[in-house]
Amino acid sequence: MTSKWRELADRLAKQIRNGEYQPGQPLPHIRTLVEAGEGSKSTVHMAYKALEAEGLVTSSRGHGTVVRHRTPLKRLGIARYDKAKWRDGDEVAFIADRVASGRPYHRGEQTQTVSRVEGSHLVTSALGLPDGAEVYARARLVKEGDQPTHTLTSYYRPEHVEGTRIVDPSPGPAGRGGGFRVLFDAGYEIDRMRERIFARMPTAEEADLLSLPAGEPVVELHRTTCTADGTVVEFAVGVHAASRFSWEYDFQVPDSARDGERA
Amino acid sequence: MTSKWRELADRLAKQIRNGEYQPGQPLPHIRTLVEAGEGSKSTVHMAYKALEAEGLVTSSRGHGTVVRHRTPLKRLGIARYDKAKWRDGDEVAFIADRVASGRPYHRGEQTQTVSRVEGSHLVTSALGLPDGAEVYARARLVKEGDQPTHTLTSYYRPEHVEGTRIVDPSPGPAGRGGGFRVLFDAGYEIDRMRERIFARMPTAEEADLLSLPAGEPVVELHRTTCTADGTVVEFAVGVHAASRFSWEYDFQVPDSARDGERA
DNA sequence: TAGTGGTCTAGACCACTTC
DNA sequence: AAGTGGTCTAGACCACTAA
Repeated sequence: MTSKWRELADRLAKQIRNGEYQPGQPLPHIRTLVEAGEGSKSTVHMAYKALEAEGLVTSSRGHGTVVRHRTPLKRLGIARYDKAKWRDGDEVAFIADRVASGRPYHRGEQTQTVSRVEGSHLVTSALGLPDGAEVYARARLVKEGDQPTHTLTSYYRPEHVEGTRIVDPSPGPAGRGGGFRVLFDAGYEIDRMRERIFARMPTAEEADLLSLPAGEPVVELHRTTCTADGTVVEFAVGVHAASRFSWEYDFQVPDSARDGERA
Repeated sequence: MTSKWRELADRLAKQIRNGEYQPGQPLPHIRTLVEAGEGSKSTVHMAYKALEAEGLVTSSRGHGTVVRHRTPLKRLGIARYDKAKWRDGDEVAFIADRVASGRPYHRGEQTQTVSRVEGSHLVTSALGLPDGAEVYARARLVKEGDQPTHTLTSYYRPEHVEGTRIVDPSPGPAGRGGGFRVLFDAGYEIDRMRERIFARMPTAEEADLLSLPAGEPVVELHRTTCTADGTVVEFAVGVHAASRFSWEYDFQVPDSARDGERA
């Protein structure tokens, strides 16, 4: 026997997926369904909480419960790191990205704070430093319009960035060309990257910071960037609202019998 | 003013993150906290549901509520597709993966059903077929021990696989060497792949099939595989329990000014 | 002010597990 | 049988939004 609220939730979920309730459209009010005999207020409420946790609707006091819009996922490919963008032009990677997707750029869509902190184990080991070493942390909160979409925090070895614009970033987001340009000007041209990604539920703080609706996971991205000689010059951690992004990677099928020991 | 159950949940979450409640250890019983004055049974229950939705604990009737184990994420890199594994040896990709990570392989850890179906738009467009065309679908449910970890469904153009072992798979998972080997033997050597990944909450059916605890997201993987001449020979969709996997990609920073038009 | 969802209570009862 | 979490009710009250 499946519970009363689960049955109601499944029925409504089916109707949402069918298109009987369109995105943006309100679901029946809780009290309406109570009068319709779907159960007590708490029971119907439980069904609505479940739909919220499944990412199908959002409820808000005073308003009601509406079907969530499914914004198309923004595709993130490695082309967003194109050297031509930040080396030859003035663009910052994320702005170039914005331009490419036809969305407007507004000042204030990215906040940034730079600080010198003791690195966590994750950070120091990625940068090849001993535990407890100090690093520079450049933390950004990126928004689209007034909706936050993700955080991105870059960590640098102090000797790589001391005296550069990264440490004292007056003119906007890390200045002309962004962080990779600054490293480039300091003699560190980035050459290879490794991205590691996984998903989880947000902490309560992250849900607050990114104003995530209940039932929205986050994708955590760990990016390690190094120069041609293998020096790691940046390690970055991103926390992305899962409903906004997808990641795309193209690669050759490896063949260790032919490539030798490359993997 | 933050609600009573939220305060309780936050307090418990903090204690879990602190390590005051270790993985596998039980939280206080609901009725205990009721007697301790944390509120009514429903109130405490709400706090526990929240912790469950945040992926921190699992509750079960008859037992109690215990802190979830955080199994280390299995790292999936492109080396798992190494041609040497399936072309020269007898291994199936996922088994080789298992061996590499030191986990035992048992028969029955993968179920498989093959059928000829009308492809969804996603599938047909990936395979370069007209809408509504028929394709072969090879659906696997992969387990580790008795816990399902992910589903993976491969779609093929009928003319590529008709008459091969894929269509009539008697000896285990697609036979010696797996699907790529069968394609190889049929004259289609895979050469390039594109993977696209994103996260979302599972549907109720997926949560059931993968026996996901409440508050566990899934990662959906779309894999397009083609031969050297660009023919798409496989399109696969995977649904992975998010707490079990991470994906890793290495790549060269692109430079359109030097590479010409490659992205 | 009227209407929305959200919180909270007290208590009955159910489903499941362990002993 | 005893103890666990889960469901459900009826109703009071709160927080927020809109007209």
